[in-house]
Amino acid sequence: MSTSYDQKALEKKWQKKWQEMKIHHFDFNSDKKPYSIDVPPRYASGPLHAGHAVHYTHIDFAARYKRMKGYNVFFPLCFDVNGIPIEERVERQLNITRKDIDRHKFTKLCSEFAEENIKTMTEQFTMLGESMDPTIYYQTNAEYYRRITQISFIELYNKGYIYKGKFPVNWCPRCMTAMADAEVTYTDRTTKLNTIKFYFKDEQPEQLLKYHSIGKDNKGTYVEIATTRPEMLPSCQIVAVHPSDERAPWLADQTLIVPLFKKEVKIVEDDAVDPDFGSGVVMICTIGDKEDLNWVFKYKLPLDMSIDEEGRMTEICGKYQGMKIKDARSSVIEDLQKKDILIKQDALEQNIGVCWRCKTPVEYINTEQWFLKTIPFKKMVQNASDSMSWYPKFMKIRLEEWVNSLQWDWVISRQRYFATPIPLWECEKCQHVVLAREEDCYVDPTVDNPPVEKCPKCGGKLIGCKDVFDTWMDSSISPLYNTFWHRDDEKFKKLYPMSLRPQAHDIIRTWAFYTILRCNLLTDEKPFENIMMGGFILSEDGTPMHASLGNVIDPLKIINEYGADAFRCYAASCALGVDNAFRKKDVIRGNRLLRKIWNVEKFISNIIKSDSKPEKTELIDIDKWILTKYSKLVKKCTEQMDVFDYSQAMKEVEYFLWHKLADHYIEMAKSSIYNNENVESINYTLYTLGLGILKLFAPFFPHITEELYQEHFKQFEKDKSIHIAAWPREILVDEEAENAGEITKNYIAQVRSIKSEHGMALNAPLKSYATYSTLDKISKMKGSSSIIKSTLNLPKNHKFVEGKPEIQEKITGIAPVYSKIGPLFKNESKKINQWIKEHQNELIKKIEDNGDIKWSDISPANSEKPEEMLVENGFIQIKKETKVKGKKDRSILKFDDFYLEISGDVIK
RNA sequence: GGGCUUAUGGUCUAGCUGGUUAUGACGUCGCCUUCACAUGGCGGAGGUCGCCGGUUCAAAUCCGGCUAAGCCCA
Repeated sequence: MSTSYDQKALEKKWQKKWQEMKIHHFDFNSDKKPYSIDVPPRYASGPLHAGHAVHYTHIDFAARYKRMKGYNVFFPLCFDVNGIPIEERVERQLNITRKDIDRHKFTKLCSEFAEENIKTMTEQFTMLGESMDPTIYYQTNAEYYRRITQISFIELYNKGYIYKGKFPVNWCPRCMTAMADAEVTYTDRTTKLNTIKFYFKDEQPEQLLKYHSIGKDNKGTYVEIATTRPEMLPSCQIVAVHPSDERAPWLADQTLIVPLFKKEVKIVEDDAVDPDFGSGVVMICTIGDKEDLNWVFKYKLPLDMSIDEEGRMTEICGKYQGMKIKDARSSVIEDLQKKDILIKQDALEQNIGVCWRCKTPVEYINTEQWFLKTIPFKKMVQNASDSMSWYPKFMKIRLEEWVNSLQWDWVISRQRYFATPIPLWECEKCQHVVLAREEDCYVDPTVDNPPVEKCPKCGGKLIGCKDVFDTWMDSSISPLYNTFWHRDDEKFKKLYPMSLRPQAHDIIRTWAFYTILRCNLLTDEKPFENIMMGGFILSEDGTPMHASLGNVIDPLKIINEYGADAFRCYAASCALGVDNAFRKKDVIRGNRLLRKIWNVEKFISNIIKSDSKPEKTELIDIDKWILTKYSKLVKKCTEQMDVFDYSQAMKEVEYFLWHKLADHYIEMAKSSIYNNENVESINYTLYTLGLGILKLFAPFFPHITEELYQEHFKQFEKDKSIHIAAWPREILVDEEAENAGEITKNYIAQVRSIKSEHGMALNAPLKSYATYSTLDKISKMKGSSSIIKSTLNLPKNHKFVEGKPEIQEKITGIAPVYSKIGPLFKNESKKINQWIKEHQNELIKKIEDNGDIKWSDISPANSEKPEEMLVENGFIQIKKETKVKGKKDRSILKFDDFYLEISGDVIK
């Protein structure tokens, strides 16, 4: 082994070797218990950023840990390749729209674009040391995957859960296409805010006129309403006013007449109204903007549309029917003016949604869409979610809130190209639906023939469905695809439900919800047992990473500078479920930790100069101590790994390695070894700890742990890789030895820091004579006395004496112990504590005279409390000051309960 | 507007089934080349635990309200 730690070279080496060794492959023939991970298929629209890298690294921790726990881990490499973002990237890259070229040419371009990204990301996963299994690879746009999407749709259709209905969507009247929210961009423009008169249907009392924006003319009493879209008057459905508005009690439930169209609309009270906008009274139309869509859901308004697909006024618009939006608006305004209904026009700055391509303002129009029933299955989803374990727990509430607030079934169709085709044909004449046969899937109805030639109902021509699925239709069956649903019943039985769904919390309402919904509908069972929610990774200043902000962190840059294992240290430091800013210093911390691991392991292997595996033997006290500490570490770390608490688990191991093993145990052990004492016990202990620590670190730092394992331990161990070696177990819990070791460790640490304070090396000789302490401490240290002497380089004849040296001790103060006195005296405690403080001197004297005090010495506590020794039983704490009555040329140092007698010229 | 989360020294973080002296790391300051590691060791300074109120003998911890930030939704 090279003595220096060449991180880059060894990471590359092991990434290559692991692929050859195939240690990450799922074994279909194994009888080990499977642990299956429903990996989020990475979306193929671009390379990984640091946030993705952290998420997948977390999942890799779980996979590697479970492998070491003896599971047959199912951890597929997979990518999500359908949908709008990829279409958009391609359109922007080539500066075309998908309608400019042939549909199938376009999807081919999308595929090619995605394949490039998949190549890059696969490379990135490897460089991060992720142990995904390429033998169970999938991507969601492949025919083998889309086939399962289509079959699942057909089954849902046959169960009666699919129907066709109307739904308003973003629409560009110029491009004549539906648009995803992501395709809508926003722009500022100046428009006119028109204030117009809405007359009351019923006669109104005169008092009403005292309020603002309410008037009366020869046609009656009216309310002023401001709108930027007067052409939408025909689809006005309600009028709203804020409940705290002084006019609200008068206006609520009144009926108004929509000007020009004579339509009657009710006035409602609603908090969402901005009382300062316009006249404080607003009209709600179907559908002017996204805000109106909320009103539609809330008040279940009819979806009467005043604008059609071409941006022309519809049949409900009377004489304006057929006009373009702009013309209709000026025409309506003109008519309003003529009839003296328009009061004023004000300029208004507004921010409107426009088509990203042609900048035409986006409209909402009604479209025919396919729906999957979701509202009837709320309870089913809740029950399934209740039966799963959520990490962190509170994330479940988010799903519950979402499910409870659902008002609408799921719109599963999209007017898009690059996605799974909806496998059905419709009769031109009677709209009868002909589904694809399951055995024919995958099908593309835009090119493939239907299973029957003509409509079986009326003999009409069958037209292939041009719509495709929402991409969540693909990704929400990942547990079904992974477990071979409808591909291999035996495997399905073995693997379903999956063990773990890892994902980010922003897609609870989509990926998690749709998966639970759909898998339950198809299998009557939950899709996974556990669900783990990663947090968000923010850029270093705490803002979210966005390409547009230019603050995206490239994980490869970090890896090139510090190495993958160091990056993984940062990943491990991110707590589950909460947002974490990227912290370079945690990468640097990782770098230092790795070097420490390297040095410790190298040192251990140098000490154990043995040709055979050190066997268990009679153990000395400090070995029992460190092995007990280690066993407790294993227990705690295992518990934390089991609940995916990686940041804590790594911290525990790190602390043990650095501040127990390296700082204390090794310091003790090496002096003993140099003196050729206790060699067998220490060798065994060092071997056990060296290997154990490597294993505990292995899920986090796969490369360095593998290298060190191969170099130092492989020759004595049977496993060909540390990553398939068994996770460590507790080996020894000896509370007494632990306690004794702790005393020894603290004693050494204290003397060591005294040496350091006086500029002495730890192993510099100290001219000392004896250590004094209580019987308890001295007896516990005796077993380690030779270790202590060799570690601190004390003279051979240094004594450990029970008792005190010749010194004077003076009690300088006493203090009540609140946690003891509080529960005993409750309300009285304050008085007692106060009294004790005020009568310190008196009490100190009593303690000095009698050795202790009793409750009867404390006058407010005169009650019937049992007579007990207060100092001895911990009710009172005493502070002492030591005055050294030194022997000639000797001084006494005091720390904790120890007195160290040393030569006077050692420390001045 | 709703739901969830978070708020602890300059920065990050532990503690949060209540116990009075709040953990660790980074940074900072001082000391030490010490034979695995100066990418190390020892020590110091630095916090009224977001704000207000309540429960309690006792609150970083429990309860209520507020403020700010993040995510999701409307």
